[in-house]
Amino acid sequence: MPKRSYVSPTRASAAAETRERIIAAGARLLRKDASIANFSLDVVAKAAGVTRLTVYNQFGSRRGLLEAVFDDIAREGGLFELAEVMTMADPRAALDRVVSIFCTFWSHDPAIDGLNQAMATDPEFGEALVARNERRRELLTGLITRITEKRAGKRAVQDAVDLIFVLTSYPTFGALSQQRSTEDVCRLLQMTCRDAVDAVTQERKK
Amino acid sequence: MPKRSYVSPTRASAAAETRERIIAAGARLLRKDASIANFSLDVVAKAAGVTRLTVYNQFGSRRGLLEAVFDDIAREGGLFELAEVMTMADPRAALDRVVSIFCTFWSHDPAIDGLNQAMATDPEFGEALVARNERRRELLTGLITRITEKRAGKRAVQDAVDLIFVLTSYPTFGALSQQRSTEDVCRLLQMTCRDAVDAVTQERKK
DNA sequence: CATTGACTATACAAGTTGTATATCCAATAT
DNA sequence: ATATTGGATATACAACTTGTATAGTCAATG
Repeated sequence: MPKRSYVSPTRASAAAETRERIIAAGARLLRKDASIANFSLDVVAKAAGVTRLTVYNQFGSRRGLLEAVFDDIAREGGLFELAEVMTMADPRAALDRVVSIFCTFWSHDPAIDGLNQAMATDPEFGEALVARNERRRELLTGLITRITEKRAGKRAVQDAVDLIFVLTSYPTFGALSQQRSTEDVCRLLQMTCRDAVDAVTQERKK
Repeated sequence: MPKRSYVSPTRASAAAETRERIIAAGARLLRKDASIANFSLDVVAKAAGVTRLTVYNQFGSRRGLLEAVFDDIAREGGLFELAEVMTMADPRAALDRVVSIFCTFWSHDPAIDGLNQAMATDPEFGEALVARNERRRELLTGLITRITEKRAGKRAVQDAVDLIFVLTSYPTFGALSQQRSTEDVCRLLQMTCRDAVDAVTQERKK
C-alpha cells in the first residue's frame, strides 16, 4: 500500500509499449516456428528485449501471454465484421458471409496455427479458446434458426449448426488450406455449408 | 560386442510383458486425464511398476512410447476392416462403411483424444500420426475416383476427397461427439459425405 | 527531494526429457 | 558348475521448463 500513489502518462505508455513489444515477439516466434513446442517465455522475452520477469509482470503467466497474443491477432482479424452480418436481411447470404469472414480470419496470421496447438499443451488456455469459439456456435444457431424457420426439427437444426461449426473451425480450414488458396477453401466451405442447410430444410429419408 | 550372445525365450517374453504393461499404463493415463499436459514418463513408469529408465530401454524416447501406445490402440480399433472395404462392389456403400469404421475407431478408446493432442507437443510424433492419416486420404481418393468415374473433373474429385478426409478426421468426430452418440455422429457424417460426393458428380453452378 | 512504478539481477523450487555409469540378478552357454 | 549376458535397477547429472521470491536500479512524479 503506497503512501502517495500516482498515475503517470509517461510510465503508462512506456509499459504499454513494452507490452505490445512482448506480444509482437510472441506472435513472431509462433509464426516462425509454426509450432508451439519451442515457445518458451525465455525466448519470447529475449526476442522482445526484456527480462522473463517482465513478461510475468505484464501477463502473469504463460497462459496469460498466449491469450494476449490471440486477442491481439483476433482484434485485427476482421471478426468485427460479424456484427454487420446480424443485420443482413437474407440469412443464407449471411451464412456465406460468416464462412468468408472466418476463412479470412484463420488465414490472416500464421501464428494462429501455433495458438491452436497451444490448446493441447495448456488446458486452461484451451478453455479460453473454446469459450471464444462458442460465440461462433451461438451466431450460427441464430442464423440456421432463421433460415429453417420451423421447417426443420430441433434435432435437424442442431445437426446443421454443429456441422457448420466444425466446417468453420480452424482445424478444418487448416487441413483444406494445405492444398488450395484461401479463396478456394472459402468457396468450397460455402458450398458445403449451404448443402448442410439444404439437407436439413428438405425433409429427407435417413 | 558380446563374446557369446544368446536368445532367451524366457527373457524375451518377460521383456515383452513389461513392454505391454508400460503401454497399458500409458493408455490408462491418457484415458484418465483426457489431456496430454500431465503425461510424463515418470508417472507412466511408476504406474507400470517400473523405472523411468526401463521406459527408455523399451521405447527410446517419449515419442517412441506415444507411437507404441497409438499403434497398440490402432491394432484393436477395427481398422483391419478397411481391407474388406476395397473389395466391395458398390463404392458408395463402401464410403458409408469407411465413415462407419472410422467413427468406431475414433470412439473406441478415449486415449485417442490425448494422442491427438500430443501431435502439438511433439512435432516428430505429429509427423508420425500425419503419415498414418494419409493412408485414409489415399483410400478415399480411390473410392471417390470409382464413384465419380470421370463424370467429375480432377479439381472436383480433389475437393470431395479433402472434404471427406476432414469429415472423417478425429477433430471432426471429437467435436460432433460432444452433443450426440457415436451412432448419431456416424449417421450425420455418412449423410454429409454422400452429399459431398453428389455435389461433385452433379455438375453445378458455383 | 523522497517516493513511486516499471524493470532488472539473481536466486530458488519443482518439474520435465534425455544421457551416463555402476550394480543386481536370473537365464543361458560352455 | 561357472562365467557371461540381457533386462532391469539405482543414482547421478545436464539442460530445459514454469513460477515465485528478494533485492536493486533509475527515471517520472508529488
